[in-house]
Amino acid sequence: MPERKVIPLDQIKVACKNCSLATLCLPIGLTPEDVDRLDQIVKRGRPMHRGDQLFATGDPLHNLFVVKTGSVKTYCPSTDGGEQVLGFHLPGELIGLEAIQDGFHHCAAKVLETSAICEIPFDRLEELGTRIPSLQHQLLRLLSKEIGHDSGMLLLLGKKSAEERLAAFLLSLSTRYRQRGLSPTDFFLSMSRHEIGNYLGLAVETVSRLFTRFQEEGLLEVSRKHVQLRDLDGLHELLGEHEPYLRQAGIAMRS
Amino acid sequence: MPERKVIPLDQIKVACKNCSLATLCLPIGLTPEDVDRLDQIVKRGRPMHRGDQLFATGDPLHNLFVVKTGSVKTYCPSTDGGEQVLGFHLPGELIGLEAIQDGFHHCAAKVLETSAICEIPFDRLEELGTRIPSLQHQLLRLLSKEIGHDSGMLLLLGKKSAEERLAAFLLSLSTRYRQRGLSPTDFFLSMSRHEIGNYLGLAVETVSRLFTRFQEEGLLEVSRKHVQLRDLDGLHELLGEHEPYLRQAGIAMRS
DNA sequence: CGGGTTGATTGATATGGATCAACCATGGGC
DNA sequence: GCCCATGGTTGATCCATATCAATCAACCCG
Repeated sequence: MPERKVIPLDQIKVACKNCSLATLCLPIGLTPEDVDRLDQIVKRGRPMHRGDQLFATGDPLHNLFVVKTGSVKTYCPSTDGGEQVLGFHLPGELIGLEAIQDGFHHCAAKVLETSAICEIPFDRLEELGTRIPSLQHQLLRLLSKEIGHDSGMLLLLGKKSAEERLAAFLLSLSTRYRQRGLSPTDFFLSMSRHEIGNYLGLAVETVSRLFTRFQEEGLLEVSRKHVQLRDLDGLHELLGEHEPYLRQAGIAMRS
Repeated sequence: MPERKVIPLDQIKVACKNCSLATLCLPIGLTPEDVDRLDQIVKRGRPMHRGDQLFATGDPLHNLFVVKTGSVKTYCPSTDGGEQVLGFHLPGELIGLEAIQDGFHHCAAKVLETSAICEIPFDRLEELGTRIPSLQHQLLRLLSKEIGHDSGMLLLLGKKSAEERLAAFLLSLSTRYRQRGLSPTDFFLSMSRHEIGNYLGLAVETVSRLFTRFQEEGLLEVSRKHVQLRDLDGLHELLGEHEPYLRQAGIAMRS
């Protein structure tokens, strides 16, 4: 059983050019000089704790955020006090893109566990983009990826059963952990059952029952937040055997 | 009862600078000179008919598409022959943005009725964007808007009842028709009940029953494809009284 | 015009997952 | 180390919506 990660302080302030996330984040495809220029506008590694808010609905867009360590959820609060969880974000993922359309955030973002977050002033990023075409291109790609991901979620919520949704969710986490050099089969969930259910359009109780059922079927072992996937192929088969779109959209393999 | 629109031929080939959609489409915020430059790369007004495909899943990204007249649906085909409808696109809306992430289309697009479609070679658009910052900005905004719209759909599919979904759908059409100078209360649906149900994650029969129920309640009158909304406020109330996110995300008011 | 195909409506029944209700485990605070 | 708060699990019941089945209306084509 892996220890829960303790964030080494000396990794928090690392520059983009030395950051292990460079291949997942904005710097992809940039020359070292361009990464240096990006580095100068990035505000790095503010450490935050469970429940801290990155931004709220209606806030003006100042910064985009990148998870450096830890995890973040985005959600849209509803008038009745409820909310819809829109996504869970792992290291290297860019948050706040929905605000570009009109300069205001349309959802909120909260830190799920102790996390380090980079902030990028959007106006400076955009201005830098006009001078570095490959940065602009990368930004467009990241927005587009988000659209593809959302489309996969629409398919999931529109057409898939509870069991398919949970399987897709777990496989998505698995793939994203693998990409980050972490175990794709053994990890801790930083979000509650309630948040998982909310994200997947299911009741908490359904999520809980599915976890126990998956365990009985030998697909995984679960103990509170600790999950060990025992049969990745079996989980994949639950998704209607190679649903091509979910793969491409990155639900099962957020690429 | 309005006549079904017949497309006047002389409007098909109109340049961006004279196009009635300029305020909804890419040219927003561009100087007249920049619109001229954009004009030079746009391939205009290819007329297409119901069922014609703009692109299929897996096609390489060559062009982005803009609906000039008519309407288009995007959807992702599923292995089992089924599909998930991702969106219905009215004049001025840009299609194909999900393909920017890796240069391949992850969904397919089909024309719903006789339509005129503009095509924009993406590589030339992007290259033009590096020289016209306001064009680049507008492109980012359009991508971001798509993300916001998708988030609204996730809320709709994740949390809302069948009746709320259909009301939101109708109000979204209403608002978008209004923005285009058409009647927000009297229009033809270019998509079938089956496609509406698919889009909203509902069975055809449920959609049909809801239409009749809404009619009985005096919210609208419907006869096949022809819809007349009689009580916009009543429909809005169905959406849990001013759900702020749905409004901002543009489900009920795609802005 | 008439037969056949497709899409829409309506009714009867089935069911997946929500909801309601206990109960249990964990962990944090005093 | 105990107590309470919170989150998770499990069971019983209910309901919204799917599914199955039949009929109906429109439209196309010969």
